[in-house]
This record gives sequence, C-alpha cells and structure tokens, in this order.
Amino acid sequence: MEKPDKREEIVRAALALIAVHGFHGAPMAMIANRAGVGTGTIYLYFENKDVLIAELYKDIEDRIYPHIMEGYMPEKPVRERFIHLGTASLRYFIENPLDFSYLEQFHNSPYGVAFRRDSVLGQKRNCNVYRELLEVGVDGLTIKNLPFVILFALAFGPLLTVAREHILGFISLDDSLIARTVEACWDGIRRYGAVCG
Amino acid sequence: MEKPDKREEIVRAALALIAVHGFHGAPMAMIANRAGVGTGTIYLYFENKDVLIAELYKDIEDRIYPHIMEGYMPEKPVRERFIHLGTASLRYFIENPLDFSYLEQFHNSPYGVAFRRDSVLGQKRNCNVYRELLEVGVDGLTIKNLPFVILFALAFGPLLTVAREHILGFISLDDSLIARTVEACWDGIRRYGAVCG
Amino acid sequence: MEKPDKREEIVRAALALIAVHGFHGAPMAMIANRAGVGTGTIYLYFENKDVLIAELYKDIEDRIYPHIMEGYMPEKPVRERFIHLGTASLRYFIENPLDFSYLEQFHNSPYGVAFRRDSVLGQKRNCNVYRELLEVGVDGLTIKNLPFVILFALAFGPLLTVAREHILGFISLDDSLIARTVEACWDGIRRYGAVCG
Amino acid sequence: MEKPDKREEIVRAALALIAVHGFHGAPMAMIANRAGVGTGTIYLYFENKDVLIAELYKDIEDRIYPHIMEGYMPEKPVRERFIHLGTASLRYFIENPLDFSYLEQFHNSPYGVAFRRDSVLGQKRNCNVYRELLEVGVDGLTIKNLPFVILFALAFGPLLTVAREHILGFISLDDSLIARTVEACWDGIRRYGAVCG
DNA sequence: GATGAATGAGCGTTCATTCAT
DNA sequence: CATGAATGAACGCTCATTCAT
Repeated sequence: MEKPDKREEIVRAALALIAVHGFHGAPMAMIANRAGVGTGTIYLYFENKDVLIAELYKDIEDRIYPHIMEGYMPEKPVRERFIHLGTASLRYFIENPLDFSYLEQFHNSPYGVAFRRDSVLGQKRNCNVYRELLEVGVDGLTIKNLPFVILFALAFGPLLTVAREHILGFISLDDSLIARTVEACWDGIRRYGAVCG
Repeated sequence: MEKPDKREEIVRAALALIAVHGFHGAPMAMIANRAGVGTGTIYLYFENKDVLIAELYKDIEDRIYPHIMEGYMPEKPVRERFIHLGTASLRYFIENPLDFSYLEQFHNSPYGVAFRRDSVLGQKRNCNVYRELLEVGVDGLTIKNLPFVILFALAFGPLLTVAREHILGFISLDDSLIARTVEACWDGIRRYGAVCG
Repeated sequence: MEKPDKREEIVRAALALIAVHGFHGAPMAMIANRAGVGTGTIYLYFENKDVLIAELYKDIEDRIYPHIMEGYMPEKPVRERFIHLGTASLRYFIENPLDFSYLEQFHNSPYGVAFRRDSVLGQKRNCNVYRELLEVGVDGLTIKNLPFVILFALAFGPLLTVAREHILGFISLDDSLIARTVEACWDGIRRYGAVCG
Repeated sequence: MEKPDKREEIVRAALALIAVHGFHGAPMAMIANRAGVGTGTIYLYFENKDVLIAELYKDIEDRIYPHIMEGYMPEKPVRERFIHLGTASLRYFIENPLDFSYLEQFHNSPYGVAFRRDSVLGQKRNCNVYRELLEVGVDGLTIKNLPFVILFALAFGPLLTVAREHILGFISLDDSLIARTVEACWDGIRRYGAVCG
C-alpha cells in the first residue's frame, strides 16, 4: 500500500504545480513539499530542474500515445481514421487538463524549442501516426496537397485552441460539439474537387 | 530629435528581449540597459514588471488592429472579408515575428490568464471584428452553426500554428501558400449544405 | 566621514573571515553581514566568490610591495639587500597576520594553482625583486649556483614557516630573533668558497 | 584475497581524491564510490568526515616514519644524520606526491590547526627525531643557538617548498639537486664560528 | 524627472549524515 | 556488518524593487 513510489509522486506534484503556476511559479522546494519528499530527493531522480521538466514532457507523451491508438483501425478510410485520431486527442486533453496545460507551457518556452517540436501535438511516435495518415490522404487525393506542417496546423491547431477554451471554462464541450469540431477540422483539410459530381 | 521618448525605448527593448529570451530571461536591469535608461526609470513608466508585461501586450494589439483593418471592406461578402482578415493577420505575424513571439509567450503564461483572453488572437477591438464577421456568416447561413469560440479556433488557430512554424524556420511561407492556407481555414468553417445546388 | 566605501568594507570582512575560518568557512552571507552590506552588494563589486578570492589576493600583494621596498637601496651589496628584503617581508607578515594567513590559504588551494605561483612569496612585481637580487648574487659568485626556485625556497621558505609559528603563538619573535633568522637564511644561500681568505 | 579490507580502501580513496581536489572537492559519496563501498560504510569506520580527515593524516605520518628512519645511524655525526633525515624526507615527498599534497592541504586548514602541529613536518614521533637531532647539535655547538622552532623552519621549510615546486612541475629534482639542496639547508643551521680555524 | 547602487527574499543545487532494510 | 535512498540545512547567486542623490 505504501508503494506510490517517490519518482511517481514527484512527477505528479511537479505536473500539478507547473500546469497551474508555470515553470517559475513552481520552485523545487514547493514540488518536493507537495510530493511529500525532501528537496534533495528530487535530485536523486532528476539531474536538475531542466531535466525534470523534459522528463515530465516525455511522460505525458507516453501516456497520450496508447490513448489515441486505442481502437485505431489502420484499414479504415482516411476520413474515419482522422476523425478517430482527432476525437481521441481532443478527448485526452479535456480529460487530462493538467497534461494539456503542461504541454502548452512546454511548447511555448525555451525548453520546448530544445525539443525541436516538429509539430505541435507531439514528438516522435505520436507525430508519426498523424503524419502517416495525412500523407496517405494526400497521395490518395482525399486531402489537400499542402505541406505537411500546414496540414497539421489545419487539422490539429484548432483542437488545441478548443481544448484550451474548454479547460479555461469559456466553453463546455460535449460529445456532439467534439464531433462537430473534429468534422470541421476535416473539412479544412479535405479535397473538394469531385464533391458534387 | 531627442524624441524617441523613454517609454517607447523601454517598450521596444522589453519586447525584443522577452520575445527572444522569455519572461524570466529578461531581467529589468537588462531591459533598462538595452533601452539606454536607468533601471529605476522603468518604474517611472510602469508600476512593476507585471504591468510592463501587460502594457506591452496592449501595445502590440494596438499595432495589429490598424494593420488588419487596412483595406477591409465591410460591404463585401463574408467569404472575402474572412480571407482579408485571415491573410492580414497571418501576414502581420510573419512580418513582425517579435510581436508574434511575445503574444505566444503571453498567452501561455500566468500573465495571459489574468487577461481573460476571450479569444486567442486578440482582446477587445480586434476580437470584435472577427466576432462580428463570424456572427454575420452564421446568421446568413454561410458559416457553420457552431459556438463563436469554436469557429474562432477553426478559423484562426491554424494561422497561429503556421506562423510559428514559419518563424521557427520549419516552413517558408510565400504568397501562394498563405492564400491556400487561409482558404483552407475558410473551408473549415463554411457551410456545405447548399453548395452544389 | 561616511566614506569607508563598500568595496573596502567587503574586502576587509572577507579577509578577516577567510583568514580565520578558511574559504568554505566564510559564506558570502557572513562576509556581507560582517561588512555591513546586503548579500547582493558583494556581487556589485565582485563577479563571484572565486573572483573575490583572487582580488583579495591581489590586494594583499599590492600592499606588501611598497612595504618591502621602503628603504631598499639597490646600490648596496647583495647581502645587505637580502637582509633588507627578508626582514621587511617577515616583519610585514607578523604585523599583518590576517594577510599572511590569507596568503597561505590561497597558495594551498585550487585558487592558488590557477595563479601559477611561480614562487611562494609573490607574484609579478614582488617576485621580480627577489628574483633579480638572487640572480645578481649568483652572477657575482656571492650566492650558490642553484636554480632560482631552490634558492627562493632556501631564502624565503623558512620565513614563511617562522611567521606561521609566530602567528600561531608557538614562538615569539623579537627584533633580535628576526635578525638572526634572516641571517641564517642568508647562510643557506651564500657561497662559502673564499670565506676564510 | 578478499582482504584489502574496507577501511584501507576508504583511506586510499579519500587520500587520492582529497590530494587532488581538496577537502571540499571530495564528497563522502565520491569517496565511498571510489572505495567501492556504500556511503554509510564510511561511518562504520570513521565517526564523521573530520575524523576521517584526521585519521588520514595520522596514517600518512605512520608511513613516513619508517621511511626516514631506514638506514638512520644514531652514532654518526650530527651533520651526516641531518643530511640523512633531510634527504629521506624530501625523497619521500617527491616519491609520494599524494601524501605530500594531502599534508599541505591539511596543514593549511582548520583541520590542521586542531592538531596543534608543533612543527611542520610532523607530529609526535617524527618530530621527535628531528628535535632530538637539532638539540644534540645545539648542545655540541655544531648548530646555531636558536629556538627549536626556528631551526626547524630553517632546516625543513625549504624542503617543503622545493617538494611542492617539484610536484607542480616547476622544477625537476635529481639526486644531485636533492643533495645540494639538503646541504644548503645544513648551511643555514650550522655554526660558523670555528670553521676556518 | 532620472539614476543606478543597494538590498534581501528567494531560487536551484549540494552533500554530510542517518537509518530502514 | 553493509548499504544507499532519503533528508534538509546551508550555500552561491539572481533580480525585482527602492531610494538617496
């Protein structure tokens, strides 16, 4: 029972504090205190604050991936797969507001730049799923022929903004609204050539 | 000749430093130094650092507004007006990367929250132009019937992301790409029901 | 009257504390406190603790030089000049025990090594007087033909040891003892070949 | 085979690290690591770091004594015995630079003071050999009539300085240079009264 | 108004020491 | 005996802010 190991506690405390107060609003001593450990203990698990911040980021990524891949069916049409990914991503964010806030803080900071975020949503694995899907769509003439980075912005940029508004309480997303938002994102990237033929 | 008054110099220095190094990478002494004034002088014009940061934000807004309104013709159709606003906004960002970086820093920080950013692009006046346009579109059945906040996210969220990628050098926007990106944003919010009738 | 400027106070406090408690027994806060200034004030005058330590060393050197050169007569025979320098050096040390203790601490520490102490007593100017005198003596066959470093050790090494013993209270030096000690140092380096005619 | 017992390993590791990096450049954890033991293990053998440092000092002394006494012949004349002791001491230092560095660090530190080092070279036993020899010389009118502490400084102070210069690489001692240096030390303390008679 | 020297609370980090295993 | 994870006091240093000039 006494097993929520210390690293876990530290990560949890750091996430909660940084998400709410920002990087410099969350001193190491405060994190340690909230985690119920001594200050020095943090340095047993993380070389310094920068490393802690970066590891936190990776931890979140590792949690997101399985979530969005659950129920993902590669054999389905591009549109359906896109809806799945978009919906799952948005859902994850509004269900894990701390993770979302942290991610946003991280991206807009010197730390994030060091990570060469090729995209906004994620790094290695996550990003690849999105990228692959968009490329298949472009090749199959289902999606507009635009650079990946722009497609990505069109497809997922709005989801980030919407998630933020929801978390800040400026809007309340329900299943219907989520669905319609993701559909609208699809409208942004889909091709219209043969639509009415 | 002795007139680039001190407040102006301070604002300019603060913007340049914060945009590049972040809020906590730009100490007051460094800002004063760059502005060519004494440290104490800053406090003659701004109550404290928080106030300076907030005023900086408002200054930028005040610069953006005239820029996007130049050539704006209220009597044109919604679609054209949207293209105008989107293009002008995106152009402003990539032509004023310091302003853009500052804005992003501001939004993702405790400072930004204090400002109750109803929207991402702007505050009072700016936002109102966007809001009014979107509302007209919804009423006229040209734009999807979604909450303003979501429409806003669909319409301008991608522009922010794309501007960032451009500024970071991950993509190079030219006139054509800008045009196609803004068009795609329009596709995201436009209504399709009667399109082919 | 209110003019014992802050840098001076800091130097004095640092010297007193480090001489007695050693480098790591004299925290910056303690030095500041003793100097009657704020902690941050030290950093107005010295970039960091290492720099403070090094500057302190140079300050002491600058004080020693005029002292040992007072009454020094370059036209006198080597022996007399040696007695003058040795006596003046030893006198300075026992009259300024803080300076002496500091010097010893400095030499036996990473800081001192960075200074490439070519000799034990001093650095640039000081050392040169000693060196020049010894070289003249060697050339004139008055002093043993040994490497400078060894001559220096024979001539001044005992003075350091004796000064330390005096300061620690294990011996009490008076004028006579000082004179006989310096004479003995001279015996160590002088040449004996033609002594008895 | 499993016998280079832990205490021995700890002492060896501590000596190597402190000699090179100084007292505060050698944390307990680093010493333990180098010794191949757990941090806590050190505290099984030494009450705390101060005690470890002091014991280390005593260990070195215990190693020096047999070395300088090897071949020492009490029945020989004072001069020859002095040359023997001086040569053996200097040799030991340059052959065991770690021991020498440690000794110097120790002497110039709060730790050393606590030891009331009556002399520079050593403590009880070592010192006694030196002391006894010098006293015999004084009584026999071979050595100058000066307080023991001063004679000691004249006789062995230069050897310390010379050893340091050698270890730091500012000079390279060979057999001849060692012999001439020790002879010069003797010149410093010997009596000259009847020399030419 | 304008200055910048002065301040000290607060930060990130280290490390001697303890103690449950 | 032996361990090394855990601790937290203490350190060097920064920087927003003040105020005498």
